[in-house]
Amino acid sequence: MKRNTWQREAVREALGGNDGFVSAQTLHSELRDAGSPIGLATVYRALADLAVEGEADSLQAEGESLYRACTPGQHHHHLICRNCGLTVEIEADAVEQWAQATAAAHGFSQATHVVDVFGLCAACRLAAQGS
Amino acid sequence: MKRNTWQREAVREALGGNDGFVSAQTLHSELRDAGSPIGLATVYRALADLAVEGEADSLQAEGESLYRACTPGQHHHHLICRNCGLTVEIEADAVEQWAQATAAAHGFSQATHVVDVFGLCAACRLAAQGS
DNA sequence: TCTACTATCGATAACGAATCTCATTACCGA
DNA sequence: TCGGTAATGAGATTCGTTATCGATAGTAGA
Ligand SMILES: [Mn+2]
Ligand SMILES: [Mn+2]
Ligand SMILES: [Zn+2]
Ligand SMILES: [Zn+2]
Repeated sequence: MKRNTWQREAVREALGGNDGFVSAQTLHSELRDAGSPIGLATVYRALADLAVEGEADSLQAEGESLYRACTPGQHHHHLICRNCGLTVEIEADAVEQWAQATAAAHGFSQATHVVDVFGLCAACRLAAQGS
Repeated sequence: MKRNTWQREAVREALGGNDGFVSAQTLHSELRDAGSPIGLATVYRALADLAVEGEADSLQAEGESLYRACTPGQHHHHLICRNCGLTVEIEADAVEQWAQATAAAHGFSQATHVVDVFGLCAACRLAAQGS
């Protein structure tokens, strides 16, 4: 049976406290700095579980997995600032349909897709100009 | 200055000999098995160079970088069979424009995107059914 | 409430992809 | 041909992630 532990809840809350995507190691550091004695392996396990349960989204960036608490149940993608990590959830039925149609057109079934948009947010663009 | 070595050419050819995406380690094994004494670090460096020069495309899958010799100069995406690796190059101006427009609509500049479609190719679907 | 079972935890070892080091090699312009 | 130096490669190293396994604690049932 699935047990409820303060560790899982701590990870869930810490994840919700971040606006953008964060790594397991970063989250572990934050929790430790806040006084929690949680272990690193537990953070990795909790994040993997949250992702499976659909409570968190994940993406690969520069060789590491990043996680973010996202709108549950709702399939969506992300617009991410590559400088500060600011993340905007985006929906696009047109892209969803395009992906399915393209797969079907080539005889592929059980299609899934990875769609992420990276850029420099307005604040970071201004900051870069100013310097 | 950029020098031409048999190692770079060997990597380029080995990459072209594969239909789908392959990892640096796999490519290195293939080269070694074929009798080449090429070093692993050299394969990594050659693939990175090919990607920068636009002669190869890369994507992240299960924690490792995969490479594939692709149509040069032409920006495109991929439809990949998650079972056999069969890859189809796909173009979609609609998706390109959607990505740019979405980024701009949220004040993001210098937008880039990651778009990959995974599925089961017709051959693999039939093979799975038959068993 | 008290037990017993066992899911979960966590310190640490292990793993693996990728990069770095640096002595050696060999490409190529002069 | 020759010299400068880009490139190579064996091995060490980095670093994110997973596996190990004894200890801990959540929870169903008595
Ligand atoms: Mn989608
Ligand atoms: Mn594109
Ligand atoms: Zn930003
Ligand atoms: Zn296939």
